[in-house]
Amino acid sequence: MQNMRILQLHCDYIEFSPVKKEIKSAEEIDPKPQHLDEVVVAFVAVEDGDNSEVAKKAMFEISESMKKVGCKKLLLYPYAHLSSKLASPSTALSLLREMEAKADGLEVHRAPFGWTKSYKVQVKGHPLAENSKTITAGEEKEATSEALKAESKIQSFWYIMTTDGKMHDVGSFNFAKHANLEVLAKYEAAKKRSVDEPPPHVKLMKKLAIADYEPASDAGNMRFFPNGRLIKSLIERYVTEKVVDYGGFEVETPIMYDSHHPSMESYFNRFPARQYNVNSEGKHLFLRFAACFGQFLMAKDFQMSYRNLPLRLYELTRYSFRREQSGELVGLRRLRAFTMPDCHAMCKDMEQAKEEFRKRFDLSREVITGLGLDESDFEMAIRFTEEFYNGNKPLIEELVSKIGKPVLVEMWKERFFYFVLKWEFNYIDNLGKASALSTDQIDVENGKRYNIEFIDESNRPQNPIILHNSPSGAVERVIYALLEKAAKDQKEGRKPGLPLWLAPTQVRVIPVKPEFLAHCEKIAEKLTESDVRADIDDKNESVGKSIRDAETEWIRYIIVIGEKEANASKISIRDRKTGGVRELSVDELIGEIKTETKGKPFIKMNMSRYISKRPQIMV
RNA sequence: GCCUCGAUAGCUCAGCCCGGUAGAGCGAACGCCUCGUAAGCGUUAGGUCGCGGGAUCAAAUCCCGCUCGAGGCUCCA
Repeated sequence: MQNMRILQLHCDYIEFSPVKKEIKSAEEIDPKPQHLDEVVVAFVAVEDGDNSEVAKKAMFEISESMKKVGCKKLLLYPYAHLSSKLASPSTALSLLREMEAKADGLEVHRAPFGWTKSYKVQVKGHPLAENSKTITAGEEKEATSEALKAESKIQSFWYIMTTDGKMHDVGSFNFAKHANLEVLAKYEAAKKRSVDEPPPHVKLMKKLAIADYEPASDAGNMRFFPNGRLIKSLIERYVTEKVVDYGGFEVETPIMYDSHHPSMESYFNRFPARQYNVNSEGKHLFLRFAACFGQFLMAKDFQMSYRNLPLRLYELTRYSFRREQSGELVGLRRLRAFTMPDCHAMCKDMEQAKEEFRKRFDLSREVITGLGLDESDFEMAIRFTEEFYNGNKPLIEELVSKIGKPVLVEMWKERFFYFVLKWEFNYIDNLGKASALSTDQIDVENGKRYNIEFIDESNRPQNPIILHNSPSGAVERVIYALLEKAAKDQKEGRKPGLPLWLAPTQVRVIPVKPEFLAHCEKIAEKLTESDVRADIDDKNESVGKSIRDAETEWIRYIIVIGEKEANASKISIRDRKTGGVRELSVDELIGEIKTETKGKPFIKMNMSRYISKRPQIMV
């Protein structure tokens, strides 16, 4: 293993003067003192075995971090003391010279090699001023560095597209009526992402006994309590029903794959990912981060004609895994194990792909609003290559016009990723963080990579164009968005809540005294028979306390049963939405609930009907 | 990977600066009250103060190391 070591300091100034030659092969220079202001100093130790690849990568990393601190002046300072297994002086000097030559766009200085030098620095006091790097070559990192090099070539141009199809410069666009879009634009284009408090949904997910961290697992692998499991099941079922209505065929594929399978190898070389690795019986397996792998490998083995296309394969992956960096994992926003509905459509040509793309755009909008998020809750971003845009303006303009508000545009000069067009809906949370929910892509590369073939009209084998759509985004992230939305309501003085069809308890029945429990039981049973989730507070606390408990659990309907109700057909129903009490019959209440949850799946209550029987999960 | 913060009862936290008997609220168990739309009352149980070391007569408290967690940065095909 070879590791070039670099200590990088952003300095107000540095002064150094060569004192005497330390080694015979020291550079011949004029040993006069030098002074540089506003400079990044990189102390570099070249280790035995470092090569040009390492030098190139080191220079790339240095210039990336210099961009961040906004400094263009660099001093490369040979500094042996960072390593105990130094390269030979001749190698070290030649690599340093290579680094000097590779520093495009930077003003580079280099302290002389092989001299004892005295120096004086004043280091700046900001968080990114000091930083150390170890640059590693070696096989596994090779792929990463290839991809990184390629990625550094991508040039993005950011615009705002208005509903009339006009492109506006991000910098001069008037965001006055589009505050969230401005947040997204800053987030994406300017990479401004600093906040200083935890997002509010973290407390809510615990308080409502939905989910919590599991310390015994890896970070980002959550436990879901009965309430959370119920909510997830409902969302999963809803999304699946919608995709099946659209024409998707549900399949199931393995969660782990051989990294050395040729298709995987080629994919990883281009798109290095952070994945979990599992070694078993000499096989190097990785856990899937999307359903692509399984579905592509499956489609490859289908015998297909153009008459079978578009072919829509759908899987609800529980789970997909991505080994996100630990610091990035927060609550339900980003996880390492997540549930992802993933629907691919194999299309015979670009015309068919575009037609299909439109359908899925409508499907995604329907799903996301059906889940309880309004179009005002998210902002759309659309990304494409310049070439695709020039050839397909009407399609892009149609999507933007459908969404009815301005959209963030990222345009690439040339295609780097496997797709030519991609859009996503981004939820903007209370701290101004953007997270992608629904997304769709037009993939022009993986059909070939995975040898997926169909026979066209002229009896020739072709690779399909593949669309990658998640109509809702990760299910956990949908819950995150719903909770953040509720937190926002709370912050702005409205009562927070979940959509009625997702509420773990839809109706709570409270007896005034224990002697009315039997009557409560009758009502709860009737509600249950009509597919309404109802439970009974049999704890024999004061009515006030029981109502308070129900309110803090965000239960929409509260029925109090006393003397009056026991002898009448109408019952007192407290509706959390209004805070008022109404007199309704049980049938009328059922009717109201059915109307509000129309078109949504139903699952029976996932806890004991009697709350005295329930373990206390979260206080 | 980097930075910061944290770890005390089932949960949320106080105590730590300035060393000297382990605290509160919520929750739980038990009992009383039998109650009409956001907290009725009482009693009891419950703690290797994350782990290891150091200095001290004495450590939850001071010092060092470690582990785990959280938040942020970076990154996020």
